[in-house]
Amino acid sequence: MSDLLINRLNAVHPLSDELTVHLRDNLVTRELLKKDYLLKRGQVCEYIYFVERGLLRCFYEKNDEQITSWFMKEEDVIIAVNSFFNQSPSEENIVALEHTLLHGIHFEQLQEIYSRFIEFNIVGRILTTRYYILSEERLYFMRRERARDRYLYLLGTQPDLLQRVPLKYIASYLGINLETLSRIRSDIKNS
Amino acid sequence: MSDLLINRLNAVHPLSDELTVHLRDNLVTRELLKKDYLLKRGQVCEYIYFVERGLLRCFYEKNDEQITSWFMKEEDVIIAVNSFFNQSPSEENIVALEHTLLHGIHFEQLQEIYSRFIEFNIVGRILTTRYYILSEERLYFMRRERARDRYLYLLGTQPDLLQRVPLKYIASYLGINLETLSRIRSDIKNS
DNA sequence: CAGAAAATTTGATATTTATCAAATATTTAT
DNA sequence: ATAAATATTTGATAAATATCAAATTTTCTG
Repeated sequence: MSDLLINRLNAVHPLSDELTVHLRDNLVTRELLKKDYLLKRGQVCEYIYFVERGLLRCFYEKNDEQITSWFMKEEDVIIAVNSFFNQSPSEENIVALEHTLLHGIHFEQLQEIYSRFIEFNIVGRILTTRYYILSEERLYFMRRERARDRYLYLLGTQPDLLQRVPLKYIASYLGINLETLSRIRSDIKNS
Repeated sequence: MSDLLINRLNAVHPLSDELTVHLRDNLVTRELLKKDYLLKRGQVCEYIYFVERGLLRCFYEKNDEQITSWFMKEEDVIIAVNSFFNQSPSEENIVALEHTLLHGIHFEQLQEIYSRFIEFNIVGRILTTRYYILSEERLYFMRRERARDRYLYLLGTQPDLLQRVPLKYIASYLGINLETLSRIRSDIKNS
């Protein structure tokens, strides 16, 4: 059932049989319908999830508007970064944009695994590094590029998102206005 | 000599004596004068450094201008993220803004340490997590806030940088124009 | 210290992007 | 299939920020 996750972890660094069994025993599975919330602002992000299938959106609220900080889809690991690692109330909300299937593990369980199966720290380190690199890369594009180029970058790296996500969320993810994004798109079409 | 670094690592997770000795044996020390380069675009970032004292700037080039991506000072760990982790040519340059003293370890050595001293993966995981959180936090402010608020955030979180770094680098770090930053500062003064 | 270089500020103007308002198109639910 | 809700586009205008030019201040170097 959680084979995909176990496979992916194994590909990072081989897991012992004991650890594999332990993981399976401690995973919880959650299913979300479109518009269901996985996490609401103010709650502590207690679980780290792996997306087996589906798509979620992470967003903050600023005044009245929602600012999308992340999309998470199949094979992504998802957390509200600050809230999970510090076990503090989240500024972020996480909501399903599609019918979604998740496998998760509780923060405390994860800490226990890290101390009981030292080698799992290898996996943790490598996965964290990967997400760190991605975060830096996005930071780079946010700083370096104009709205149009940020859009083109997303189009180049995650074209499927543009099919699956309403433009208003794409716009706030890119840090631009819905109308501006719409104009950028029509500009690109006519060129 | 590298006591500060060893202390800081110990505070993350206690190091065995054997590992401590091994680390000391494999650390290299580098001293940079102001304007000396630690890394130039195209080179592979082969070392991960700890800043014992001093200040460095990490920047990209875009057309003719330099875009500052990061400042690193005392007690920071520094790398060109993508280049180091993937051992690929760097897009980034790293240059000293002040007289700087560094302790570093080679990528291969670090990998060897990770495999020989499994528990060091705990340290690696935790430190990577910390930098990941910081990266996400900066991303959040880059997306969420206007130029003025990004400046105020920096002023709030790293006031010393504003004393130590020329405004043009601060401006490009914040993703705004030097002149605009100057105006923001004078606005703030008169309010 | 003097001159040169670098850093910062200021002004005029252009460009980019946001905001407000509304029309049109698409999707969803009954 | 139809009405309602949601998403997208378009237009007019405003606000934020960038660009170009130059003056002023500060820092560095011989």
